[in-house]
Amino acid sequence: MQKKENISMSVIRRLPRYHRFLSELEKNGVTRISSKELSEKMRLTASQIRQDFNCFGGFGQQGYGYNVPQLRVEIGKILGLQNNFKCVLIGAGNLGRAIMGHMPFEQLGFQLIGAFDNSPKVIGTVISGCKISDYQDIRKFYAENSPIMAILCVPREVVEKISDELYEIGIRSFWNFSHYDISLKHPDATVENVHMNDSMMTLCYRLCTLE
Amino acid sequence: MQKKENISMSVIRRLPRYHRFLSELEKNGVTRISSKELSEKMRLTASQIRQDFNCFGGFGQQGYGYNVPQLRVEIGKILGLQNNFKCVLIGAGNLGRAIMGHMPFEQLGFQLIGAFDNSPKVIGTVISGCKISDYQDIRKFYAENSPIMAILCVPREVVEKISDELYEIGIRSFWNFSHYDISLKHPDATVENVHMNDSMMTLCYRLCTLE
DNA sequence: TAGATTGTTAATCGATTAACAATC
DNA sequence: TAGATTGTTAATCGATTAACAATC
Repeated sequence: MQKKENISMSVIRRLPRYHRFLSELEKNGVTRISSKELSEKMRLTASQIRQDFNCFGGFGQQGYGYNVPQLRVEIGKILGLQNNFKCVLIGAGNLGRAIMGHMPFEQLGFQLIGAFDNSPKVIGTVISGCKISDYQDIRKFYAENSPIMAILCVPREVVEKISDELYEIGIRSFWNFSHYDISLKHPDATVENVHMNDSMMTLCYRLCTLE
Repeated sequence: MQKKENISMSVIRRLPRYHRFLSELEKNGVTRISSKELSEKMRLTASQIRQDFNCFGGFGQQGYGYNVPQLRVEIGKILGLQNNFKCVLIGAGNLGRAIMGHMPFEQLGFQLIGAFDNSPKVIGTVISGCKISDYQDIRKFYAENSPIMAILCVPREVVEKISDELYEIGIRSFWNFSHYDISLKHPDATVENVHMNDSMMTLCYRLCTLE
């Protein structure tokens, strides 16, 4: 029943996947699961699952297993999904629009409060209920609304310039989709990269070694 | 100078990032770098960098360091970037179009040979030089062109059905952008997931723990 | 109670770091 | 040659797995 002080990043990185699997189970009406069953579904060891869940206090019951909805909520709490971090999206091209349309911000602890682009063609249009503003007005917007995170959906060529500007304005957290590391120039920023190119290289390696 | 037989996945997962940094250095005209310099840029230890590079044979020179273009090429070879794996893209919505337009397939060891959708509005249109075909014709296309990988840019609601169909046709590798694990039903498939929701949860956790 | 399954400690395994001899 | 930096072995650290007592 004792909670660990510092949960290691190895464990944290597994939590979203647990959350996803538990949501799936809950949707299918499963209310109870043992570490053994879950380990088979997720291809982990039952030992690891018990170790992981025990990092944040025991939620199981000997002889019974874990309560699915309760466990899902607890993992959500650890991840901070009850938060409502204000964020803005920069770049309303295809990628930006895909994210605006399909990302369930509220379920993930965020709230999208603005989207920006520099093309007169898209400024003023509304995408998935969110109006696209002129990127030139970002400074004023920040002053009035203080978003804490920026989702960068801009091309590699401009991401350096834009992240510098946003950093200068005061934003310290980025969700970055470009093939560039913002932390290179801003080591203290909290950056979560979705490096699709890197992901595709890894896939290429795996296909090669399928012999 | 001896090559390791089995390179561990911990090392492999770092290779794309090395490749990216070396490409950047090369673009800036840097031809030579020591493990120490690179370690400072990448925030790794020099020891780890030397260990990693030595997995696939020594490419450095004592007292000098590493040759940047040569090292980049060697890492590319390990990753198999000289390949030309044929792939198809399913779902020409915003996400699919972003990938068609910006992913440098050839540099990453792939070749996009077809894109498919089921909406009459997009079938027949050309996006970034690639014609969108009717998803109903995928079976015929596979028989004629045998792509080995499918990029799935379809919503969560249909990804299960579509991946089942593609698996049944003969495709065994997937680059998956939906919030679902194809390996659940097809354990032998090679699946590389880009779980954006998971990534955003991790970001949320990190923002929470910034105290 | 007996069976099942957790929580937790101990053992193992693998990955990272440190150290230094080899050598350019 | 002297200085620098690799390649490689040994030491450390952390994460995973195994085992089992606690207990529902």
